[in-house]
This record gives sequence, C-alpha cells and structure tokens, in this order.
Amino acid sequence: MAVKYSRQRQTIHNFLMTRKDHPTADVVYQNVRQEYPHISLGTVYRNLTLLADRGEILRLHVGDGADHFDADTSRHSHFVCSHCGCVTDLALDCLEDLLTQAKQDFDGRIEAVDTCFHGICADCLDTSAKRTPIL
Amino acid sequence: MAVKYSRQRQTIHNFLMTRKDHPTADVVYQNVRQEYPHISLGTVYRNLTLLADRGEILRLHVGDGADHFDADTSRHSHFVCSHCGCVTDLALDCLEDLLTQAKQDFDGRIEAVDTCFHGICADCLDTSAKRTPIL
DNA sequence: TTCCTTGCAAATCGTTTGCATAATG
DNA sequence: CATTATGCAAACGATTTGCAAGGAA
Repeated sequence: MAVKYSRQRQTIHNFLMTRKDHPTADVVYQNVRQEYPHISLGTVYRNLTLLADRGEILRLHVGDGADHFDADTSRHSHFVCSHCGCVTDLALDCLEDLLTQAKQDFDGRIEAVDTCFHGICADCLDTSAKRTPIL
Repeated sequence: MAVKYSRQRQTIHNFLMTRKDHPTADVVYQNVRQEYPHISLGTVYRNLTLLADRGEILRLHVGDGADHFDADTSRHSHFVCSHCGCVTDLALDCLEDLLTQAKQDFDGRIEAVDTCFHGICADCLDTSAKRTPIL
C-alpha cells in the first residue's frame, strides 16, 4: 500500500510540529479545520494513525481516555498532570539505562519504552497555593 | 462515601490476585461469571475502578484499547508483546533511579510512573523462528 | 487510468451511568 | 433504618470503517 501525498496529511503533520503540548485527535481536528473547513474527524484519525504507524509521530496513551500525539519522535518521557490534564515532555538521562537494563534482563525482543509520569504540574501547585488553604 | 463489603468485589479482587497476566475487565468478567452467573459487566467495571481508586489494584494503559488490571501494586514495569498482546511484569532496579531523577529535574510534584516496554515476547520469537522463514 | 485519499455517516468498542431492587452495617 | 452495591439496559466518548466521489502518480 503505497502512500500518496495529501494536503490534509501535510497540514496535520505541520500543525503537530508547531505544538509541544501533545494534542488529542480532536484538538488537531479543531485546529486544522480552520484551514480546511471541510476536513472530517475520520480523516484526521486516519492520518494520525498512518503517521504513527510509519513512525513519523508518536501516539501516547496517557490514561485520560483520549490518545495524544507528539511530533517529536526522539526518545523522551512524558508527564501528565492529574489536575489539569496537561501533558509535557521530560528529558531524563537514565531513560537509556532503563532500556539497556530491560534488554539485558528480558528474554524477548524489546523495541521501545513508554514512560509516563503522573502528579501535579507546577502551575497547578502554584494556583492551589495561592488560594485559601482549605483544600 | 463509605465502602461496604460485597461478595462480588471480593471475588473480583481474589481472582485478580491469582493471575499475573494482567487481564482486562472483560476477561475478569468472563471468569468471575463462572462463580456468579448473574454478575454484570457494569459491576465488574465499578469494582475494578473502585479498587484502583483506593490503590488496592493497578489500572494499566498499555495502548491496546482495553485497560488491564494488576493486583500487584508494588512498583514494577510492564512489557507488552506487539504480536500476541500478552502483558508481563518486568522488575528493573533502575526504575527507582528514574523516579529520583525525574523528581529532581521536574518543578511540579511527581507521584507515580508508568513504564511500559513494547516488543516481541520470547514465545512469539520462538514460534516465528520455528516456522518456514517466509515472514 | 489506477490506486490512494477524502468526506460523510454509520458502526464498533471499551467504559460509564440511571434506575429500581437487593444486600450490608 | 440508612446507605451502599447490584443487575440490567441505555448512554457515552473515542476511534474505526464502508462507501461513493475526488485527487495524486
């Protein structure tokens, strides 16, 4: 199944590259729609899936129901705020060590790792600190 | 919201403790149903969610569509075979280091990590090696 | 012209929820 | 008795898919 060029796919990929907040398919849709008012959500999903399958983008399963997409395919970790739901990048040296150790200990073939941290982001900590400390 | 005892919940939790393959809600349902033929899938979901919220079990997002559940709440990693879909445990020393480093580097509050490795499990490697090497 | 991609809508899948009834404390 | 849990079915949200028409090679 050869892949042919499409403006929609290019636009989706371009949009994703401008964002570092790892948007969901629906967010991609809402934004790309401003340039292509007739694009359908199905097309967005089809292209995100195609790009992810070809390794041109990353599909993240952060556990909040919807998948998130990341144009940065270099190896890195993610953080998800349990309060506001934001998804951010996290660069950790010892991620490589973890992979190395896993490959040594495991008797199958390891190809990738997904590392997803959970907690409260700095912004949410700030905001709750500034309110009356009831909660 | 106080929690009251229920046989169904107990059975679900017990069942989960006998398995180390991290079953999905539906697999739990199919099995518990043999003891409680009238139990509903909704009840299974409600109890799995309740147990996970109270930290008595783990809810895993391995990226295959369905959530998986794990009765072992100690910190450990997981591996998912892209071929057969099996989910297995992986104990890695440097997982603690990763958390430590993340907490140092990050300006929010980090509470947990999910580490999920992907690749081909030993069984699937074996099986494909034994077949005529066409694929 | 051939094959891929699109838009649209309907379908699918995993999960949640409303409600009347049953079980627990 | 007050409250929580259940079974059932309907509702939901995210994602996929079938199909006829449009676009790329």
